[in-house]
Amino acid sequence: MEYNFREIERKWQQRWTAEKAYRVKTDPDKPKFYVLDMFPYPSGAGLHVGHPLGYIASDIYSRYKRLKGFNVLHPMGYDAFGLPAEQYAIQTGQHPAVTTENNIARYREQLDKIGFSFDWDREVRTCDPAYYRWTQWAFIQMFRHYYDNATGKAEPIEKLETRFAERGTEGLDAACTVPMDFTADEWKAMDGKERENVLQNYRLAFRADTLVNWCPGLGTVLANDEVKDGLSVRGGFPVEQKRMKQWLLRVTAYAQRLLDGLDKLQWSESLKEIQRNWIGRSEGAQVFFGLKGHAEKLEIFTTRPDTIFGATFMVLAPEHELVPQLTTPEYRKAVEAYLEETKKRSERERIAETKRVSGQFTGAYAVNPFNGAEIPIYISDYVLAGYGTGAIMAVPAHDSRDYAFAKHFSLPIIPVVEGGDLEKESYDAKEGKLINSDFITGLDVKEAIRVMFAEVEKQGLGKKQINYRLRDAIFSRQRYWGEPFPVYYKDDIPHTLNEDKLPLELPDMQDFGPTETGEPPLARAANWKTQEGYPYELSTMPGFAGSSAYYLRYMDPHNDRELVSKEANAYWRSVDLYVGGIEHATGHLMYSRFWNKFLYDLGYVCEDEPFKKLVNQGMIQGRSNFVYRIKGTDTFVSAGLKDGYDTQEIHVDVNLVRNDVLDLEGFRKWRPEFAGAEFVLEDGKYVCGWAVEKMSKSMYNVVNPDDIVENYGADTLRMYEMFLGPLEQAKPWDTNGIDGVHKFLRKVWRLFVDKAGDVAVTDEPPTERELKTLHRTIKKVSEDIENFSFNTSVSAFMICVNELTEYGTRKRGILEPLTILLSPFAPHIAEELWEMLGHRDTVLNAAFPQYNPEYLVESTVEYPVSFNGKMRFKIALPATADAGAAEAAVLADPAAAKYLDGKTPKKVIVVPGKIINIVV
RNA sequence: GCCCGGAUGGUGGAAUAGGUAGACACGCAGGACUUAAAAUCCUGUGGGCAGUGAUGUCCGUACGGGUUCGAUUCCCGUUCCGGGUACCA
Repeated sequence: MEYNFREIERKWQQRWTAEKAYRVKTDPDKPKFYVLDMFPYPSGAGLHVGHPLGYIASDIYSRYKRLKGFNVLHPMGYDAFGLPAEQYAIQTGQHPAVTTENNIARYREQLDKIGFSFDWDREVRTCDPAYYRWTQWAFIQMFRHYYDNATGKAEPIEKLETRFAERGTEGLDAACTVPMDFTADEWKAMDGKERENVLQNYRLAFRADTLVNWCPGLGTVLANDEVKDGLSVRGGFPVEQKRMKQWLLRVTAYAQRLLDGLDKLQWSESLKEIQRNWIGRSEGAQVFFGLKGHAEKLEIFTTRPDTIFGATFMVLAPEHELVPQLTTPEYRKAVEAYLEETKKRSERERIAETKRVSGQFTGAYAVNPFNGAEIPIYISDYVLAGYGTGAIMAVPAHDSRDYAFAKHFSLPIIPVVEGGDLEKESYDAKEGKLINSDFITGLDVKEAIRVMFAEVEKQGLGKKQINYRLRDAIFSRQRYWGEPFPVYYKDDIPHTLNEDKLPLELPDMQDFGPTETGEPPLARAANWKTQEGYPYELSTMPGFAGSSAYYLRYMDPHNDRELVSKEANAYWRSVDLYVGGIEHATGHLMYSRFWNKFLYDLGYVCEDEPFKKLVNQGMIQGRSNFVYRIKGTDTFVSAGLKDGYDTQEIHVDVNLVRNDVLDLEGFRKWRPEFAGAEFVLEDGKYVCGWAVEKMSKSMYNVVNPDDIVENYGADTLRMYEMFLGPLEQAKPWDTNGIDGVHKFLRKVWRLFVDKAGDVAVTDEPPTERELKTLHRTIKKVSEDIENFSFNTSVSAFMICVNELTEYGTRKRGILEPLTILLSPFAPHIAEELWEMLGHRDTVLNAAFPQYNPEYLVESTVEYPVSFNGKMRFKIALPATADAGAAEAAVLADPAAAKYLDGKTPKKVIVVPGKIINIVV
């Protein structure tokens, strides 16, 4: 009986499905553990071998935790709404509902072959009305709440209305779009529309007329994380800044909490750093500068108030509201020309030309509040309207951008901090002593900053202020394939639907493409209005809406009264382990945390952070293969000989190549143009060249997991993906070497089955040597799983099986625990072997074996080395031995005694289980 | 530009509270079995030099320094590679 992985895997997959072996229920008697994968976007291309990497790792961990006695929630679903699904649908001319359904079916088929322990009864799909009613519900809650900085949480909007009626905005500290100031009487005098406009300024889901990322290629606006280098992340279309009225989520209200929360999370430092940078907290001072000949003041933001004596000019963003007012008649023409020029430059050009210095003097002067100096006011597009106040004091001596500007316009450069060489460049470092700075001269920079913060407030020139780079999330998309907003308009005032009207279902439209007028596709939907005839919102929600709370829905997926019941949420709480790609750092992982914190404020969830521990699996890159055609011929030359010819490098399908050796017949059949190919071989083989590239169809380097499963089995695929290297590291997929893992599983099989094909397990008691091998493996494997070091645990298995094979071990006492140990990695073969051992229950019901430290004792001193009066011994110690016990063991060891030669050691340095230094 | 990682045989990678560098696997070479091939198994495999040989010896963890009895590991500097971010004041 050979290791027939096809039959074994089919058998157990069917049995797990039939028995619903991985179904999980809340169980107060067991500790819970929630393991989550980032659910996939069901694209048309299907899964390649890179996709399951994280799923395999989380599946191993889930199975391990189950064996350790935890009640493990390990669900899976589909992120099925959004741009890529819609783009794919438009390209193929099919309805997105149809393509999505097909793609999901294909994904499911592929996933099932790999033997995951998902509880499929909990599957969610973001495009399912029963699911997205809770996305709409959350939106309504955000619409009905505002963020009160005084209480530090979201509060009902009614509370704000009551406050306005009683006191107006007096004493209000709430997150808002623009600061407002009105009295109770003024509020009472407002009509419904005016009041709503005020409330929109505070609601957590709100409409605003702001600069947005408009992508003409996709016909929609995009959030900041969906744009990179001026291009859309999806599709790579140019994106421009445009003023439009859009729905937004007031994510910035939570900026500080999103930042603080990171400290509690077990995420990689690099991921936390990305989020910290994205939030971009900067502590500085708001300072008002006087304006020569004007009553108004000019408000600026600076993180370096200590350098205020070195400010030699001011710069305003071209869009700054004071520009028209400040510009003097003689400069009006030049200023208008500059404004015209900057308007024409696209966002992309502006980014590409960041080194180019441009700007225009306005003719106006500001007055430095500390020394009365009159300094010229410029406009320039290196100052952004959207950050701080859109105006800066320029200190060319200590800011590189100001420096470049000053050099270009020959403006004075006054050093106020010692250090650096101002002939060459500015001195930006926050260290050194202040000079030329009146009362702060001689202070250290850090001290000077502190003094100036205090001084600015004392003199009433401004106050300390914290700015964030984080922007509110643009939440509407002018597309079809997304959640409809539960919003209708009455006299142009937005109203949310009553919760009992949810879900508001997406109308089934055959013509779902972009409209010619630029309106969203829903504009074409018949009867897209309430029963009373009020029109619904035409935009739909963005891709991240559906993925922001899916982890909560898995806790209680069939509840039609709540997103998640209090009981289910109190039991499962939050995700203990989240595995997924780092590309979601500034998107999904930010929005989910925001969404969760909001629901936490409202008391719907009991944890304020959704994902306790997060592991980023590295991307699997493609490994392409090449053949070398001699130019102008049909002859292909092997890689080792190609230097002797003038050749052309051609990508060849990696599935025609094994261990870099080309399947010649397969190649001839691959494409008609190669049917007559001739080959120049080396050592009778055609060796291909290779390179690491992105995995893509055009490089012919896509490896489909189905093919691997077909040829080697799911267990081999699972173990090989883990063996490939550290989980978090990016690495190329390389099928070379998969034989080694497959060979390992066959060796495991042969421990149970003899040459004649019979199960040959004995009940003989194991020897000490066999037990040592087993317990060492148990220790190594369990520690490695806890540390996510799956590649080294696979190695540990290989060493173990090599040793057992050498001993000829077929003993139940060894093989039984080994089977359990192996089951998280290779569950199918483990189940089969478990059954062979005579167990009728599944290996799942077993307990993970514990190692016994007694069997980890090494037998003798391995080697003594003597130098300079010190000796080193590797000695035999239980892993649990403390320093005292280890020292005693050394002194008692006859070999050590021999080398000590009767002398008393001065000092014994002991590392239990490891190395001992003896200083004689 | 700034921030964060990383660099170990022909290849993927082990080993870092400093202590036998190269586990495990691939590949390669040789051998066994076989009419043959595949599969399987065994042996060898960082490099140089010396030796018939067991073996000995020197050099080796990107490069240059430093600390230490001892450095892949710690410190300083340099080069290259990967990722994030970018007129954010």
